[in-house]
Amino acid sequence: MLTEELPKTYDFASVEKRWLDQWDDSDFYFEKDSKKPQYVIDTPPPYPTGKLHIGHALNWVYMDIIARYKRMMGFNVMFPQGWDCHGLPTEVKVEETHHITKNDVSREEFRKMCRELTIENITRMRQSLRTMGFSVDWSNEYITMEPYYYAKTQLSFLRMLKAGYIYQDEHPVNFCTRCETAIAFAEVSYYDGETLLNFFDFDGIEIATTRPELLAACVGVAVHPDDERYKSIVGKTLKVPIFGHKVTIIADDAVDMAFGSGAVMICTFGDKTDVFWWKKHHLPLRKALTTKGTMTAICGKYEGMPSKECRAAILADMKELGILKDQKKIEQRVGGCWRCKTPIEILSERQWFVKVNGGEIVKAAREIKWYPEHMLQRLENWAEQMEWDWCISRQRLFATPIPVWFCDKCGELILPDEADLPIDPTIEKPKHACPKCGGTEFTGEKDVLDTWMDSSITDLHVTGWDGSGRPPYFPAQIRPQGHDIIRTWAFYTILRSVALLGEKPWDGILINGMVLGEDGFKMSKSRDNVIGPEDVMGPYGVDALRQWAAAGSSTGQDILFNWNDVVAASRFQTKMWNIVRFSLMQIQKESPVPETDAPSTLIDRWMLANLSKTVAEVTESMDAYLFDKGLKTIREFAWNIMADEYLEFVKGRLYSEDPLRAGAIYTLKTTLDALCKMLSPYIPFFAQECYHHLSGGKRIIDQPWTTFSYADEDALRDGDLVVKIVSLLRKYKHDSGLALNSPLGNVTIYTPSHDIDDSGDLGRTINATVVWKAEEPALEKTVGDVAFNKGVVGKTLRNKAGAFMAAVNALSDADKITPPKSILVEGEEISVPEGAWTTSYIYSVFGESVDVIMLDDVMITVKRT
RNA sequence: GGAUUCGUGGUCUAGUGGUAUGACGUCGCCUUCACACGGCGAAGGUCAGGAGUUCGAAUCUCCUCGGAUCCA
Repeated sequence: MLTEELPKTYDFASVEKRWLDQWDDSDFYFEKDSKKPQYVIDTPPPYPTGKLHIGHALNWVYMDIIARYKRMMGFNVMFPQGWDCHGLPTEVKVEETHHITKNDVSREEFRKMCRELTIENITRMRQSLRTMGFSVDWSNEYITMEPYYYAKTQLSFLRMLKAGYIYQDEHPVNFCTRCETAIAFAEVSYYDGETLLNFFDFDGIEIATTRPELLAACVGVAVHPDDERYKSIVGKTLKVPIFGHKVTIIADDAVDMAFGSGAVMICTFGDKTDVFWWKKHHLPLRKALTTKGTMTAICGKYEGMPSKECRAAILADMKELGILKDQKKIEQRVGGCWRCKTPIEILSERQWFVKVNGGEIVKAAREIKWYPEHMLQRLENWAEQMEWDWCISRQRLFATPIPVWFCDKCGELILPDEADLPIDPTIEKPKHACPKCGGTEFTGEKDVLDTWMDSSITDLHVTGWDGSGRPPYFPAQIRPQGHDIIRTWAFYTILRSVALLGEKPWDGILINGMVLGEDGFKMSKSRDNVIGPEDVMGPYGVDALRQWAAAGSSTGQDILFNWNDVVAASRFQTKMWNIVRFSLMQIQKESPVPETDAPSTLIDRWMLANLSKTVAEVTESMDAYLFDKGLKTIREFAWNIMADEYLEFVKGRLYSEDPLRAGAIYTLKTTLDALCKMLSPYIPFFAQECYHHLSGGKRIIDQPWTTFSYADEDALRDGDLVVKIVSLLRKYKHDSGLALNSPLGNVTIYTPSHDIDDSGDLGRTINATVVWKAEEPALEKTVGDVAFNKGVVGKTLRNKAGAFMAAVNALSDADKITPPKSILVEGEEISVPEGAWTTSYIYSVFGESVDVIMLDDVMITVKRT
């Protein structure tokens, strides 16, 4: 115990800074050869944008609460920090800041620029995580763009390739024919344009199209199944004008009957819908465009023409044939290359795929414990409706290279030795000649891997996977993540863990909700509803932000950002601070602090029994990751039970020289000790500050979780009664226009069922002379209402419950007081279940000038002076 | 269009079969002795709407309406 008095107000800024400086990274290291049980967290590696948003804060608060709690519970905790580096936004940012396009510099140069930007961003975000005091294990930090990590990505690729999980195939991609590169959806920018909708005769059916140049690529005609105009011809074959190949009419309810003629031609590929129909109806592939945007050989006489020229030529030919019926100007949104505005084409290109075996993934997912449970359903639904495999190749630069070559002579796929990883096949060459044809010239794969290929092995990385069998710490204990990426990150991680190790990746998965703005919508710049962690931490501190995250909503629910909750959190800290301050002042007067574990006064016993219940409930909540429930239980206990009730009860004793003062001191000290420990995972700075003063300078992070346990049913029951009586007397004073602390005169409390001794606490609290009498008051007593215990009555009597209750109400007063063994209900003799009802009494007073307050069978009389 | 989820006093929120939780706000009273970022008291909800199951539904089932998120 430190003897200086606590400052009057809690200054979060100085406290948070002080303890941050005194915690060392090594305090949170995972111990490699520890005998403690392990608790490994498969942390989400954020994308290094340079800035932490409030969703990160929520996610990390959950993890930090778990990490701190598990350490106190004696686990060897690994709370690593990863960074998921590869991705398009970094490439775009580099192009912007250096005023280049990625083709202006060499592949190596460009990758280097991306690395540099990423390192800068990581440095900034790392600092934010440190400021927020997360107990991250920095000795287990990982960065996916570093060779030690992406070597593992490449190794996992090779292993899955060899195991038959990975294959190459053609697949439609967005393509810029000017830049001659595939681009991602994120790289497509949309703008409004105007184009001609051409109506022409397609073997007797009128078709409207904006892309007549793709006629050679036509693979079908689609109509709506409910369209009366076409119902009869679904399934028939049509001959494509000019080109002459045959296509089938299919029905699909995605067709817009009101657009054009209601019949649409499907080409490979005019737009995204074409790709959708092509896949859904298993249509053939006809490529009409080359990667340079000119027509292919299937276009016959149009071969070699740029598409624009071809469009004009085909329209002219249609006119000549007399099949072009009409042309209408329409507005459309055109997708273009974000860089050069060239309209994007959808081309089918060779891609790499991972086979998706939904059943295998669902089986593993079901062996994982999901918090909350219903989130498993999202993964199940996704896996079951999975129609195609996972495309893992990207035509970009800043990503993990696909580690293969092709033999120039025979086309054989050449793999590197695992020992040589990581490699960049565009720079390095195979060590051996082609095993098939002996060729010595090779071309490296230019495609790189989808970033999910990096991040779907975070679990393998942190558990120590290096390809040589089962990793030492596998499986991890928990995967914390948002529900928005169940279909990606969780799904892919399970897929990869099953493919590479044949087992589930983690024991449990904890899903957090999305943070929404105060208006209930997802935070976005355009809605102007964005709140950053720093906006909260500045005025209210880290601990208040943490309380908001922990208690803003129940685990897994989306959480609205809400200033009210932050303010409430901050007020709780103020209240808690004053509780500690007051208690310490009292404890300091008592020297030495009594060493007893047998409190004697009723209210002390009541307090400790409540503390014991609180500890049990909070521990249970922590184990089930119900952070909101745990924190609310603590707050409720500290504010209501401890401050409003217990402290008010013992103030009188504390200010006196009463020898029973020692019991209150012991109770206060015990309670504060447990409260600090329970609060420390939630608000570590605040808890540390309090514990520092309480313990004489110890660190809360070195303490085990509280195991305080004290059962005392009698004290709980009688203490609750005393609390209720105080409440009634306060109301009585209020209703009588008396101040709360004004003297009340003589109060007599009749408790017929048993004797209560409150050691004078009640009298001191309400400023009255209190006499307890374990007897019936000498007043007239009549039977009042019957209160049924519906849980008992309903369960036992089922559909006779209603009639039973009516029969009981009709009983004589004597029977209501002492229930008979059985009663007659609708002509049937029914035995009365134990505890079916309780009877209340009405007392009437004659002659005496006292006020009477009733509480069940307890009567309080007040004789004012 | 599909999937998931939610709809609880003015606002936000807990509650998954037994008389509706808490916070903020509102109204009234109360300041020597931890805290006015406080205490005490009060008002305010037919738990979106409808139907069903049940002795009993905010809670389970179905439908309708509305919002959100993810996917197409």
